[in-house]
Amino acid sequence: MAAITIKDIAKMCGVGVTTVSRAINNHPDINEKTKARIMKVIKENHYIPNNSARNLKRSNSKTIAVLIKGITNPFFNKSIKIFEKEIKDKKYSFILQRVEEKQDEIEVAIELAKEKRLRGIVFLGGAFSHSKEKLQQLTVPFVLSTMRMTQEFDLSDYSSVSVDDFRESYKIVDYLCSLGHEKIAIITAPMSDVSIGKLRYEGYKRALESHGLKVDDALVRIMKEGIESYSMENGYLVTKELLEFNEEFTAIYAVSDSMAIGACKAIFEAGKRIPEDYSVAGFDGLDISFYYQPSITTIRQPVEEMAEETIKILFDLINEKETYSHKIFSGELLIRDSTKALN
Amino acid sequence: MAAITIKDIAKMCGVGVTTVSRAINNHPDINEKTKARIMKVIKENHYIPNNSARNLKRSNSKTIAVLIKGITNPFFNKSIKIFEKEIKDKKYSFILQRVEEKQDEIEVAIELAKEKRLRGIVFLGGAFSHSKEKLQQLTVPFVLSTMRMTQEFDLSDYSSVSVDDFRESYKIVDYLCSLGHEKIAIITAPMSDVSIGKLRYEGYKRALESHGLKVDDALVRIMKEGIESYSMENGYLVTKELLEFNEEFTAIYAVSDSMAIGACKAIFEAGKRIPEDYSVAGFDGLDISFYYQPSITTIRQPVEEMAEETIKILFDLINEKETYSHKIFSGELLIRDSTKALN
DNA sequence: TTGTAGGCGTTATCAA
DNA sequence: TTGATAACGCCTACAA
Repeated sequence: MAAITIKDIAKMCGVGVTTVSRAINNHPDINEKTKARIMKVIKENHYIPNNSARNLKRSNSKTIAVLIKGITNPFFNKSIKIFEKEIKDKKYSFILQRVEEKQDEIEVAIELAKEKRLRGIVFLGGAFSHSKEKLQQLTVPFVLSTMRMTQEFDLSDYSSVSVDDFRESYKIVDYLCSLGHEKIAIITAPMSDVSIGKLRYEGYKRALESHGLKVDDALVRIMKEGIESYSMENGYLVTKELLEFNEEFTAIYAVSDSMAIGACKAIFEAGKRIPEDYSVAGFDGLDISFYYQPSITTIRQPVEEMAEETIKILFDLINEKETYSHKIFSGELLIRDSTKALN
Repeated sequence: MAAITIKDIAKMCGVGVTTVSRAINNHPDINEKTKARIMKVIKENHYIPNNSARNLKRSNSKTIAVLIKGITNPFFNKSIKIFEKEIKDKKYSFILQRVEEKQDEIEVAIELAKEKRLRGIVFLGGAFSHSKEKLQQLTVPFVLSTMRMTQEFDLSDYSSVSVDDFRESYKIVDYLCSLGHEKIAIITAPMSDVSIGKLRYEGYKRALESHGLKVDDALVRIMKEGIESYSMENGYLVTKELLEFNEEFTAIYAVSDSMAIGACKAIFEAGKRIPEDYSVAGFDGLDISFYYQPSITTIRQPVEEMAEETIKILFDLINEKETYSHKIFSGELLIRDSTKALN
């Protein structure tokens, strides 16, 4: 196909490549007429500049990448839209880069930063247990959105926007307790999970304790490996098992809305009602938690505000107004139809 | 930061750049020992090759891109996973590229093909009304997944994998009719939509006609602009309006499962029951249509098989075993709890 | 098995 | 306002 290059265009127009380059990139020092002529030829010949060459040469690029682990997670949908809007508003361009489950997001980030000459990075999702050393390789400003690093990192090592998963989890379990529930099952992440799964579980534990209740190991259910984590299917299978074991409980708390919905399905299939027989609570505040029947009691994370704040912090970093910043948002307990007081 | 380059590594190792390049790219003609030594230095210095430079120089790359319009559409989730798996199995690398709503996917494809030296492209989602001329610019093999081109294109111009939206839509509406429903509302795309929205509407029309029923314009509801198309929210708002208008109907068919769920919510909020008061049917076969209460009667598109076939065709194209190919899959009518016979 | 040198397509520098 | 020309970082003939 012999792709057409800037040289070809220059030749066709009888000008130098520099002039063509100027036309393409809206440089000031160029005669409007020659520019128009060049643009016309470019259009006619469907010339498209080669991005690799551009990135190679360019030092600055005004682009920001959002790295996202688990792109199919509906929780990220709204965030993505806001990131895009906010970044475009600032006249930067926006790249959405998927990170595979097993991939190391920092490595991907470093590589992409080089390739695309990034100005900033947002990390969305993922566990984020990395070596300090590797993190130092990443010389581009970045913000963790809806998560934080593990303990070993100093707060001054990074920036983040998140909710306090421990506290919010405590909040909703506390609410269940206040309804009179004493046997509250939980569907949570494996104990090896050091991030949100662990924090939400700790919140559950503490809430029970503060109501003088003991954690019953038989009611602590771990999501299945090999099945998408935090998914409806996972919640469904775990709850089904729980019901089959005939453990006694009156409420079930799933650490994600998706799992809560799976739990509901399992309960319905067992011929039981919600909330009459079992109360069900979730976490996240997905749209579907409202549309589901019954609507699901949950903790809503203020995704929109969080996404906006993420970008705000990122640009403060870029413009060197700050060196790091951590913002913690409050979740909102949405009391809906899937929970009721124990009579 | 003065990023480290292949030359630096070469110097540090006391070898030429060629040797380093060979080490990186697993070339055969290199002494194992020197290779090990080089790799060690690379590790220690955290050297990462610059992708832009690589892409610029390379002519072949063994990478395939999946372009997706509406990345937040849950319908695509499974397809993406399968694309990734199949492509990796063939030792190609996989790029997922989001296309913005207003962007022209062909243009994005052409540009990306240049930048990344793509071997093949999959288009997922989007409307696909383009000029022939532009399409010819795209010299890389491509397949449309879950959609087809508009009439003006010859079948020999492209390849595709899809269901027959008209026929499947007919199937489910025919089923509703066979249950005795005569007043069946539909929530569909604006008539300006020339792709699946139109086809599914045509199927609805034909099914009614074949049962001797007339299309009642008052029951043909168009999804709202400005709100995400085919979404739960859209189905919810449209149905709410429909109910407020007090139009008489006994069943409602939404051309996507998400809209069907929104419709259910509106019906429940109006204090009505499903399927006793209204039957509800969807389209797509999303997971949530199973988990919803009641489970939603729908047409399941065989996403997995379709995704596999997409890749199969794409590789046949790449290996020049074919010049074009169109595969049409049959949908499956899933009869569930959201529909019942009219007594 | 290794190294030298040229070129991929673009942008930036500098002189005209 | 323009145009040669030198990078950008890498790969690959070709030569050694």
